[in-house]
Amino acid sequence: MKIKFEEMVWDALKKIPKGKVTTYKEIGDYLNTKSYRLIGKIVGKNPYAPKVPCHRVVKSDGTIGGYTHPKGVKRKIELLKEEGIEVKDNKIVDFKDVLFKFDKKDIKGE
DNA sequence: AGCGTGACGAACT
DNA sequence: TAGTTCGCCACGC
Repeated sequence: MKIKFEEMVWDALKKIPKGKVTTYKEIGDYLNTKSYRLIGKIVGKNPYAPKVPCHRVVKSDGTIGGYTHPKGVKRKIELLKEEGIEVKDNKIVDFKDVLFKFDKKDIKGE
């Protein structure tokens, strides 16, 4: 059974613990792919919206990045602040401190 | 079956 | 620091 790329992305997002964030790059590395934009697109589709914390995914610079809904970015920041992550000017203050990295060993669907 | 487009980024110059 | 270029998977036509 081969798992679709999207399934792995959503699965990876669900692995992110509360109060932590990850980057598209980390996910791309986790899935061994370079298609960072694909991840954004897939996360944007987000059929598992409440199950997949897409707001915990940020750019490698620590910036919130874009969002399917322009005003959705604002909500993203609010949600992150609720998680205990401080965000300023669309950027995570203690970004590296709250950055969560995946373990390759965690991959089981391959 | 083949071609073309989409997307919440990243890396390079 | 800013601007430009690349790339990947999935899906529509």
